[in-house]
Amino acid sequence: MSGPTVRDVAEVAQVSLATVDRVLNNRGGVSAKVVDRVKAAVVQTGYVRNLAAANLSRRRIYRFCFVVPSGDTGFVALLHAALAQEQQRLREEQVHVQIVPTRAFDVQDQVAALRKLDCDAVAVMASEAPEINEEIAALQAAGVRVVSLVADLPGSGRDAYVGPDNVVAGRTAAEFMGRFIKDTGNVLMIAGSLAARDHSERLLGFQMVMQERFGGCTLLPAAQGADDAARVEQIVVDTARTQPLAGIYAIGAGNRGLVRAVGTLDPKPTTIVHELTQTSREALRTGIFDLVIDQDIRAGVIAAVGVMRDLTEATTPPADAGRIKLNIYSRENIQ
Amino acid sequence: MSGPTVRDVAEVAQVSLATVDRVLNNRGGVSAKVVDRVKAAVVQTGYVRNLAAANLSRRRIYRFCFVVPSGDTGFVALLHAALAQEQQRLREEQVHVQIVPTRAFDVQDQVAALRKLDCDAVAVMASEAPEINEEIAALQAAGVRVVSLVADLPGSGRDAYVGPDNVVAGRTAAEFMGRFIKDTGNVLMIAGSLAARDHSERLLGFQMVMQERFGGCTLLPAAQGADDAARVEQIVVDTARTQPLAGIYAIGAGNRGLVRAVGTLDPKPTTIVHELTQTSREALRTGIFDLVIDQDIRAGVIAAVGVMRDLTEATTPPADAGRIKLNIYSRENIQ
DNA sequence: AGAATCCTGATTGACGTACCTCAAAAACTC
DNA sequence: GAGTTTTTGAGGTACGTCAATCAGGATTCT
Repeated sequence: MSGPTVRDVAEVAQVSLATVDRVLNNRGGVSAKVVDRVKAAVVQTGYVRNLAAANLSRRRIYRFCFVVPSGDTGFVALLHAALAQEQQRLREEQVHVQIVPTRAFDVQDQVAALRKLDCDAVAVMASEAPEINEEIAALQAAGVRVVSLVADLPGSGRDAYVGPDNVVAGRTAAEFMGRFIKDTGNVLMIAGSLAARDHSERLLGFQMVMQERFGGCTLLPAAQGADDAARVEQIVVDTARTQPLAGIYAIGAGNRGLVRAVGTLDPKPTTIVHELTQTSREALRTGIFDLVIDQDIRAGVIAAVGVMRDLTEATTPPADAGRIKLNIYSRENIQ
Repeated sequence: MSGPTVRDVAEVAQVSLATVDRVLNNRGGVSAKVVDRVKAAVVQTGYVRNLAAANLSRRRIYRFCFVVPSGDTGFVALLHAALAQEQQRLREEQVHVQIVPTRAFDVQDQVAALRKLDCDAVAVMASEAPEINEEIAALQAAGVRVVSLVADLPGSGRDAYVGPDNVVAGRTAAEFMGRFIKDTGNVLMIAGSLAARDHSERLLGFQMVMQERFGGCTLLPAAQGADDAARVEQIVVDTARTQPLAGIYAIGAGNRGLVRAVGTLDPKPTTIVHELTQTSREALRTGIFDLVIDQDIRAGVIAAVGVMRDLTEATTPPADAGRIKLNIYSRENIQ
C-alpha cells in the first residue's frame, strides 16, 4: 500500500535496521562497502523517507534568534509581525524563534543584544560597524551560526546572507524611473543611512543604470534622511524649492514624510520607493507613489529559518536559498 | 514542545482518550453533554489535529492528478518541469501526483483524459467548454474534488481556482504600457484564444485600464494567435504593414514568433508579454521585450496541492490559498 | 598475545493519532 | 429490581522514523 520502508531497504541490503539508519542519516561508522550496498538497496526499492514520520519522531529543537531593529511603523513593523506569525507555525516544526528587538542605528545596543544570545543560530539585521563585525566573529567562535538579514554584513564573515540583491533593487528602480520620466529632468535620491548596506547597494545600482542608460536625467547628490519622516519631508521640500523635480527615489524608510511632501508638489514628481507598507500601499492607490519595490518579508523569514537550520545541521544550504525575490507593485497590482 | 495533543483535551474535558477520539472522529455513542464538554476543551486548549501523525496512523496516501496541456516549449513546458520536480518532494509527504498531458485546444482529448482519472482530487488547466464542465460535474459527483488551474472554469462548479487574478494581470500590463508609450499611438493586443478564461480576463483588464486612464492610445481589435509562434509573427507583421505600432500586448504563448517580428520593426514597439520563459527572458535581456508579467509556477503547483489536500480532508482551504502572485520582470530584475 | 578501535546487529522507547476490544458504569425499560 | 441498552473507561497495537544503548565480532595496533 504505502511505499517501501527502511525495513525493506534493510532486507534488500542484507543489513540491520540500525545500519540503514546510520547510512540514511549519515551518522558515520559504516564501512564504504556496506554504505554502497545500502544506497543501492534504496535505489532498487525506490525508498523515499516518510517526512511525516520523520518529523514526528525527531525531537531535536532548534533555537534561533532574530536580532532586528524595533519600530511600530513601516518595514520593521511588518518584519516583527511576520516573525510573530511564523513563530506560531514554526513551533510545530520544533523551531523556537526568539525575537530580540534593538534600537535602530544604535551600535552599542546591538552589540549588547548580540552578546546576550543563547541559541543555535542568529539572524541579524544591522548597519555595518566594526564592533558588530567583531561580535559576530565571537558568536561564530562560540559555535553559533550567523546569518545577515535584509542588509548584508560582508565584513563580518557571517555564514550566509538572506535578503534581496539590493544592487538589483536599485537597478530596477532606475529602469522604471528612466522610462517613466522619459529620460529627462532632475532626480532626487534619498537614502536612510549609507552605513546600512542595503541602502548603499541600492544607491549604487540606481546610479549605475541611470548613468548607463538614462543620461538625459540629472542625478542630484544623494541625501540622507535617517529613515525619519520629518527629515525626509524636509529634504524634499528644500530641494524642490530650488529646482524642479522630475523624480524621487526613496531608498529607505520615512515614507510618511515623503507622502506629505510629494502631495504638495505640482507637477508631482515620479516617485519610486521601497517596501510595501500601509503608507506606501495607500500612496500607490492615490497616485502619490508610482512604484513600490518590495521584498517579501514572510518569504525572507522562512528562508532565513531554512538557512539557519541547514547551517546548524552542517549541511550547506542551496546556493540560492537566501536570495529573496523582489516584487514590483504599481497601483494596479497591489495585494 | 509542540501544541496540545488529544491527551490534553482528554484531561481538560475530564474524559478518557477513547471518548475524545470518538468525538473528534464522530464515531457516535457519546452523550450530547460529553460531546459539548470535549468540543469546549478542544477550543480551550487550542488543539489542532496533527495531520502528519494522523495520516501516518491511518496510512493515508493522497492521489492527485494534474490534467494540463502538453508542450515542450514555453509556459506549459515550465509547468511540466515544475510538476515533475515537486513530484519528487511530495512523495516524501505521501502525496502521489500523476501528470496527465492533454492536447491543447482539443476538447475531446481533455474530456477523455478527465474520464479516465482515478484519484482523490484533480487540477485541470483547460479552456471553457460545456463538455468539460459536464465532465467536471461528473467527477465531483463521484467524490473527486476538482481545482481549476491557471485558467478558471467558473461555469463548471469546480471546488476552487488556483492561479493569478488575470483581470489584475491585464490591468497591470496596461498600467505599464500606458506609461511606457507615453499615452499615445496604436496598441496591438494578441490573445491565444478567447475561449481560454485566463486570456479573456487579461484582455478585459487591459482594455479597462487603457480606456479609463490612457485615452490617448488607440486599441486595435484584439487578434487571436492560437498560442502559435508562426501565427503570432504573421499577425504582427501584417498589422505593422498598415499602421505604426506603439505597443504590443501579448496575452498568450507564441513568444518566439513575437521576438522574430518585433526584431524587424523600427521603431521597436513597446512589448509586454506574459510568463517568464527562456524566450521571454532572453528577449528581455536583449531589449526586444520591455516587460514580462509572470506567475510563479512552482508556487502555483504547491498551492494547488495544498488546496487539493484541504478539499479532500473536507476542511475549507483559506480564502486566499489559491491566489498566485504576479511577478513583474524588467531587464534589470530577471532572475 | 592482549588491548584498543572499529563496524555491525539487536533491541527499545518515543512521537501523535487511528482504530479496535473488553469490561465497567450509568441510564434506561417494564 | 432485574434486565436491557447506552455510554464511558482502560488498554493495547499500529503507522515509519529517529535516536540511543548494549553487546559481540572483526580488525588493527603494540
